[in-house]
Amino acid sequence: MSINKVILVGNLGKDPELRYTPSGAPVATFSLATSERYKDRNGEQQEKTEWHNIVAWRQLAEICGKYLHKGKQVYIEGKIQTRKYQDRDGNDRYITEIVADQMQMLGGRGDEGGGAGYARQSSAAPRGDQRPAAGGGQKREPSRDDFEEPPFNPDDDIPF
Amino acid sequence: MSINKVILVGNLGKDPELRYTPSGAPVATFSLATSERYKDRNGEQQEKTEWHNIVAWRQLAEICGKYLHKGKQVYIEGKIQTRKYQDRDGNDRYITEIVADQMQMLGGRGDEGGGAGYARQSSAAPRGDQRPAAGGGQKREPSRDDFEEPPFNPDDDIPF
Amino acid sequence: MSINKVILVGNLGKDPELRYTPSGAPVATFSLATSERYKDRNGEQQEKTEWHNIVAWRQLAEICGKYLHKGKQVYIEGKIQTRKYQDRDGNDRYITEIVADQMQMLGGRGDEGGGAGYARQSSAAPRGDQRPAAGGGQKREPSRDDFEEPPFNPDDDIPF
Amino acid sequence: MSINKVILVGNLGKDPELRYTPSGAPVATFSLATSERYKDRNGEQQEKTEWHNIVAWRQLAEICGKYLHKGKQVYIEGKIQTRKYQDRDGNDRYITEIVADQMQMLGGRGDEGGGAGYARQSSAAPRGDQRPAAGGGQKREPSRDDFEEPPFNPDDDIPF
DNA sequence: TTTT
DNA sequence: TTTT
Repeated sequence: MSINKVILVGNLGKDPELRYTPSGAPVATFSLATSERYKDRNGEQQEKTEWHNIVAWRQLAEICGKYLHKGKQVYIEGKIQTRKYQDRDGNDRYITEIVADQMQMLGGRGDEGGGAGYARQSSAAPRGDQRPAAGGGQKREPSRDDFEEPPFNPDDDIPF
Repeated sequence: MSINKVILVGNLGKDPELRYTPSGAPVATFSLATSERYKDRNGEQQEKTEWHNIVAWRQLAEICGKYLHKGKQVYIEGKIQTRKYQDRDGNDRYITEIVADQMQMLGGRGDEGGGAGYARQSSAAPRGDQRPAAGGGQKREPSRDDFEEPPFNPDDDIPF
Repeated sequence: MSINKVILVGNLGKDPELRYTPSGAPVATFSLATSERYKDRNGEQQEKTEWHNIVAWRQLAEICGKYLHKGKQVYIEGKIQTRKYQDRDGNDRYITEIVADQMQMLGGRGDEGGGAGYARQSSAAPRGDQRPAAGGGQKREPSRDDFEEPPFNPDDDIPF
Repeated sequence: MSINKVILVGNLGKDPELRYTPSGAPVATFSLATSERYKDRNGEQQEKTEWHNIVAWRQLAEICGKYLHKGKQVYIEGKIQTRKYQDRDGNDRYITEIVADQMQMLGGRGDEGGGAGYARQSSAAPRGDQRPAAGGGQKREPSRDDFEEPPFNPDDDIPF
C-alpha cells in the first residue's frame, strides 16, 4: 500500500567499507555525493552537494566492496530508512540511510578494472544466490501474438 | 551501463489475462490507464488517457491473475520493451510493452478481497520462489553503530 | 552530473503545517508514512513503518496546505536533503528531509472534496505561477510523421 | 490520480534531430539505447539492446540539439506516450515514445565540449524561460527550526 | 543506430 | 569525502 524508492546518480566520497555481521552477512557502507548546480543572484555558478549514506547487504555488499572505490560514479536504487541510536550521553539520535537494492556502475571509460556493471539485491531470495541469471536459448522469430520472454527464463516456449 | 525503468500508477482497463508457456511459465497481461488532466485554452478541464501494455511473468503473473481486476488501481515498476512481430501480410510491426518487476495494489479501502499488497519479480531467482521473505527475530535496542538489518535476514546479529 | 530523486507513496501522519518566510514564501511540512509488510520467522504478518519529513515550497506548499490532511494517501516526488542545525546545547544535529517537487493525491474515492489531483513545483519558474497549464486546441488527425504536441503548447501546428 | 514516469540511462544512437513547428516550437528527437547483459545457458555473456524514441520540446529540445550527439551517455526522465498514425496504406499504426522532461548529461570526462549538465522542461512555464534559476544570497547559520530554502528562491529569509 |  |  506504499512505495519508498530512491534513485541516485553520484560519486563515492571514499572507498566503501565492507563488514560482516556475527552470522556472516556482508554489509557495505559508503557515502555518495550528488551535486546541484545553480547560478546565484550575481550570476555566478554555485554548487550544492548532498551526501547520502548508502548501505548494501549480502551479495550486493560484496559487489560494492569489490568493485567500487572513491570517486566512482554509480547509479543506486533503494529505499530510505531512518534508524534511531543512542549517542554517548544516552540521547536519542536519528540517522537516515539509503538501503540499496540495485547498483549500476557508470562512467569509467577504460580507467576502470572491469568497467561498468550492474547488480541487484533480490529482496526475497535466500541470501547468497544472485548470479546474473541464466537465459537465452535458441529463439524462433516472434509472431503476432508472441511475447518475448525475458532472457533469464530460457526453457520456456511461448504459446501465444 | 544503462537503466531502463518505468514507474506507473494507474487503473486496469480489464481483468488481466493469465496464460502459460508450453514449459509452464505463467504470463499475465493487462492494459493500464494513466491520465493527465489539463485545462485547454478555453479554461475547460480536459483529460488525456494513455494506455500501457503490461506484461508480468512467473510468480508476479500469478499474483496479478489472482488479485487484480478491471478498475483496480496499481503501482507498476518495470522496464520498457519493444518487440517486433509480423502482421498478417508479413510486414514488420512493433509493439511496446512494460515488463513488470514490481506490482503494488493501491486504493482498495475495504472494497477489495484481500486489500492492498505488494509483489516483486526477482530477476535472478529461479522461477517459482517469491515468498514474501522470512524475517524478524528478536531485536535488541540499536546502539550508535548499529545498522538495522532488513526484516528478510533474520539470523544475523549486527556487529557494529 | 548527478541525480537525487525520491518517489514515495504513503499516508500523511497529520495535517500539513503551512508557514511563511518573512518575504512571504509559503512552506508546507508534513510527515508521510510508508510501510513494508513481511512475514516473520513464525510466519506472522509484520509491518515496519518509515516516517518521512516532507517539505514543499511556494505554490506546491499552498496546494498541500489546502488539500492534504491527516490520513490522505499521496504520491510525492522530490529530492533528499540533509540539513544541519544546532540543538539547545549547541551541538550539531542533522535532519534529513524530502523536498517535494511533485505531489499527486491518490485514493480518495468520493470521500474527498475535489478528489485526486496533481501538482508540480517548477524548479526554474519564478514563484507563484503554477497554473495547471493551458493547452488543447483543435487537433487534426495525426499523420505518419506527426508528433502529438503536449497539451500545454496549444498554438503550434506540427510540421512533420 | 495517476503516474507515468520513465527513467533511462543510455547512449544516443545518432545525433539528435532538431526541428520546429510552424509556430516556432522546437522539437528534438533521438533514439537512445539501453542494454541488458546476461549470461545465457552456456554461460556466455549476452547482451540485449532496447531502443527508445525520445522526444523533447521547447527549451529542452534546444539544449538536446545543441549539446547531445551520437554516443553520448544521458539520463532521461519523462513519460510514455503512444500515438497513432496512418501508414501509406491508410492503416492505423502506433508508435511509443518517451516525452522527456528532464535530461542530464553523464560520463563525458574531458572528451566533451562543456562536459556534463542538467536541463529540465518545466511543464507549466510558458515556453522559452528555462534559465538555470537564480538563487543563493547570503545565508546565516541554520538554527534548530530552520529549513534551508532552495537556491532558486533567494529573497526569502526563513522564519522558523 | 549507441555503449561496455 | 566525490564529481564537473
